[in-house]
Amino acid sequence: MSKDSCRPYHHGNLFQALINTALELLQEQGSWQFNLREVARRTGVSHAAPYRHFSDKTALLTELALVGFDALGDALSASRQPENPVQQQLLAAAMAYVAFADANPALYRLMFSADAGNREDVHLSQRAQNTFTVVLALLEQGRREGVFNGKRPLQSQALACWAEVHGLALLAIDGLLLPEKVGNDPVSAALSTLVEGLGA
Amino acid sequence: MSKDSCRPYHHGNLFQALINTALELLQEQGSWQFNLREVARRTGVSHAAPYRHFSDKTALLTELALVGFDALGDALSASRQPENPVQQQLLAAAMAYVAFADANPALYRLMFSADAGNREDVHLSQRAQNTFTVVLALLEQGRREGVFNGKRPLQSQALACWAEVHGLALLAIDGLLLPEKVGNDPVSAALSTLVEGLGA
DNA sequence: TAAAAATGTTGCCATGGAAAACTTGTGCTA
DNA sequence: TAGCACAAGTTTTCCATGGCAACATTTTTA
Repeated sequence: MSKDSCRPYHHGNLFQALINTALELLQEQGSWQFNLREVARRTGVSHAAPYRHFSDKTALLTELALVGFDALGDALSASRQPENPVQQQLLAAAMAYVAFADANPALYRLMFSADAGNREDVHLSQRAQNTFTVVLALLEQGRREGVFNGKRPLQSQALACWAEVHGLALLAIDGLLLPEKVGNDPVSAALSTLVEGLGA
Repeated sequence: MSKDSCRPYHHGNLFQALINTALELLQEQGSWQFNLREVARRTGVSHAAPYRHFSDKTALLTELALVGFDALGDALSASRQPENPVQQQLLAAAMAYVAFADANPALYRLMFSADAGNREDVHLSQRAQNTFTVVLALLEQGRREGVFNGKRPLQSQALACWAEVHGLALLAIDGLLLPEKVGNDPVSAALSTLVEGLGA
């Protein structure tokens, strides 16, 4: 380790540092139009340094998206309340999902964006599929308890839920949930409508 | 008008021609990462000509998005079948909606994308709001006929529908509706779940 | 029918992504 | 423990692309 007054030649953890800076920029600017040079500058390295860790900008964005899926997974886990009735659990998970998107709009958009390189890689990755798994589990539990019906295949119902929260999240991010159009608590109201369709 | 063997100096309808070319590129490349110079080249004009009609690239993208909303509106209108029961009409509209997105993935994504300049301008424009109106009208009709319940405010139910189709459309586009995960006709199955929640 | 407005063209610049060549630490091995 | 190989920075360079400016050609209108 050299004198700590001056930055060492080797950063030590540039990979992670770049990701953090990029996340900041993503949040600040509300989009991933920022340039790599700015990421480098803020991180305190030369504009070519990032290329030692990411083959190109897309690779960085892809990594951000994956980080986003991890964070979303964490948020969902954190919202679990196993002691509550299933409907309530489902609703809580959905609200947490939308809240995550609302708190990290650019990141959420990036996670499902075409620009993040090969979408399929991102989505199909295990890290991304977890969300769907959570819904499936809750629906199964609800069926076992006789609270949810079996009118449709489990997968279809899970998809209905996923699509609903995904749609709500995006509409919310895009500022399309105007109170005068959709009321004051549009998300929970819309979700309730769906959950009623699941009721036994 | 000069000799028709060679292109006239003035294009005649460059505005529209540029939009058409851009729509082609959008479809071909599956994204709006194409550059303006390519649009110009394909349209047969110089690389600066587009700036006479669009202040910048964003302006062109915004216009494309609006064209997209128009086309979506047309698709929905074309799917109307007033003679059928309301539930069926709602389902048909929803299927048409998702089908549109599926047939024009890049365009649909662009319509709701952050990159298309000021999203608010796009979404709040009359051309974009029509979609929501269609849903509202169907729900109202259903209520009048006593087929749909009034458990939730009309707007909330409309939102639930919109979010559902929007979510399904995007998941479909992103290739996330894998048959082995969500069955063979995931869209109609998911929609049915929702519509059951609306039933009186 | 000339001047003005519209619309295209060529040429230029600045930004930003990406590659190449070079430098500096780090850590292993003889 | 010298020395070498490799990892991780830096500088330099190139070039694609967005966008402006200055010029050219139609078209329109007073």
